[in-house]
Amino acid sequence: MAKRGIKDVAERAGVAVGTVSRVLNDHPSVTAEVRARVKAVIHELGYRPDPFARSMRSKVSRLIGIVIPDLTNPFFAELVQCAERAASEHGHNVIFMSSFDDAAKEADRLAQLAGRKVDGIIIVPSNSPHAIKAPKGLPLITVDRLLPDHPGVAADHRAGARVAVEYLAGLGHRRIACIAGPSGSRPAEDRLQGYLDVMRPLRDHRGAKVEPLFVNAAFDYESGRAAGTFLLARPRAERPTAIFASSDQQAIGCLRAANDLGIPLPAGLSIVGFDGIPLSNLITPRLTTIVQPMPEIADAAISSLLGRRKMPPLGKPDLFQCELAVRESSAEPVLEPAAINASR
Amino acid sequence: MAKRGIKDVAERAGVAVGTVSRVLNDHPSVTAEVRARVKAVIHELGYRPDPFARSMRSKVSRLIGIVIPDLTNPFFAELVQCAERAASEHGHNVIFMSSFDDAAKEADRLAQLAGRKVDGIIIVPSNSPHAIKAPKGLPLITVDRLLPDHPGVAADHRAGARVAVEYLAGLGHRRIACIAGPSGSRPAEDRLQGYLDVMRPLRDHRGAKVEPLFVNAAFDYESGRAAGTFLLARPRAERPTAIFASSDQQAIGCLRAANDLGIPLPAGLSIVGFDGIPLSNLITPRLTTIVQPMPEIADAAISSLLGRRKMPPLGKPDLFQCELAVRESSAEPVLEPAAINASR
DNA sequence: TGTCCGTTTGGAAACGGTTCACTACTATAT
DNA sequence: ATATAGTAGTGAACCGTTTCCAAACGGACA
Repeated sequence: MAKRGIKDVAERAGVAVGTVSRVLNDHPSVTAEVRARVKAVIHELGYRPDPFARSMRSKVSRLIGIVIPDLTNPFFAELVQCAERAASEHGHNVIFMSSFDDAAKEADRLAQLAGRKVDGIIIVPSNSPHAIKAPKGLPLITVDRLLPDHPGVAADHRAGARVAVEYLAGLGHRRIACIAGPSGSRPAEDRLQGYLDVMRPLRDHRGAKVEPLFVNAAFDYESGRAAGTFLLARPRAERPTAIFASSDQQAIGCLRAANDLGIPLPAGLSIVGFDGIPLSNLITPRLTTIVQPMPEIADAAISSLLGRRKMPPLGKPDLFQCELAVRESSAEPVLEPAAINASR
Repeated sequence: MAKRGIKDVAERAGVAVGTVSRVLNDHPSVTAEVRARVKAVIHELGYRPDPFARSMRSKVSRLIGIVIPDLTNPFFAELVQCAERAASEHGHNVIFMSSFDDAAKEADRLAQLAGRKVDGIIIVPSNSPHAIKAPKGLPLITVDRLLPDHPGVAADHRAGARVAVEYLAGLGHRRIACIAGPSGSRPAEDRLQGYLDVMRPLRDHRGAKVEPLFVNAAFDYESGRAAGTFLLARPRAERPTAIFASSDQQAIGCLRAANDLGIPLPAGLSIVGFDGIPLSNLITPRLTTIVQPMPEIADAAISSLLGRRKMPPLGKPDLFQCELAVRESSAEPVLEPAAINASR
């Protein structure tokens, strides 16, 4: 039961090592009969090819590198989890690295991955403005935070935002505010555009234009709370009846703000988030949100890297449609436009 | 600028490949002069040794495997992030895998890691009762969820729980309830024991024993909310004035329950959580909690695996002390024991 | 001066696979 | 029947290191 090598298998099966190698790699020119015999021996001996020896010659590592800014962000955590699952399904393993949103660390990680000769790299770029230095010759794909000069895959943030706001408008809301993401962030800008797309043509019950109202805030919980407090701190008649937040964390913070102001949900205020992180379905009230198809996004990224799907061109990233999950944080406004009219 | 190998370096430096290898590995028997010359050439050529060729011969991969049940659990996400940082500081990279809390998947992942010839494995075992099949000869260490027949490193849950409950008792609380973790979970049992350790000798202002009160619940948010609702649904005079939750997620859920019942925090109820996840410091009120020294825990796990720290013996795991972070969710009870007495 | 010993270096084997040029054999076309 | 093409399988070279053994060298000691 010593260490078994390919030549033990070859010997036991009565074939040459080259043949065993071809069986291992599903090379076509092996008789079904021989293939079966070899496989039997492999199984019998519990033989496992040494990945290092294998990679050394073939230049294929079956390793994917993934670099994200911060794993404590639940959205990225979900991404990593999905990517690992997808890679696993394609027979690959994942080397995980965190860049801590620091450009220097990011560059270092990238260099390490290149040195490891991974088959591809998935990266959520750090927020610093610099262009990432991709080791050339190595497939690299950006996810979520798209970069102009690299292929990327992401949710269609703009369309997703439209769905959210259309839903709120369809419910009868007209004073719909938006907690936008940090300016400068591509996903944030896209979501804001989606919001504006819907708001611009919108008319109230008297046919008057409605004013878009948005405030920029970081994607996190606390910023969402602050933004929510700001938006809701106005007389009831002017106060938004619905808020579209650019992230679930913001939405949850905003929800908290509403709570603190004594605004009942969803009667007094509807809130819709974005991302679909697990927590969004655990809080009370359960958050209506736009869920990003993370498994599909991750799978597309992996498939592209492995050449099993065409790599998206530089200008046009691979976009995935989001889905609206209607839950408990949204409802029709208590005072419908008609009612408001009547009460004058 | 073609691919550079060790022999290009050797040639350019006028030495044998073996010598270059020795320089690379800091082998002592190389003259300072030769070493310097070789290093200069290495730098000049931008040479990077191929990790595969290196690993094949030396049997050292500089790779650490980490297997956790579920990355969407923020506690595990933090663990992974810390472990990656620690591994990185030791010149290692991390292969991340998720077991989805499934014993079969877990076994498969472990086998894959063994096949990859990682230098060590960090695992948070799935909750299934089975013993994990560790590839023998491969250093493996369990974290958080300790297993009897494997070395482990974790926070001292019992002592941490004691600190939390002592803190509440010191504040003057006597009706202190506990949301225990799921029975069967080692960390949960330990935390409950810590709670009981403090409660048993506790006496109220009249010198009477106080009754421990606890309810088992899963570690997640929703379970915490349910448990909180249960504990708080009793007449004010009997209602706990403080609750020690076994996880931050439970605590946050419980906080929500208190909110729904109109109990003001921290005036009407003090809540202390456990874990110190990032979210605990973002919510309102900021959660008083027991923070696990995750960086230290992760570093200990990595160091043990790499033999740079003695591996903890099977029976006695490596325990780390937690720290109490006093924040906004806890305060003295409004009616102190003396006051209650006086008002009779 | 010669011997012995320790240190530094050179050269080649080894690691465990993949790949490639080539042979042996079969089936098909001429 | 013979040339031809195609397929299965062989065996050795090769990938880029580490490691081992022996050789070269230099100093200490007799």
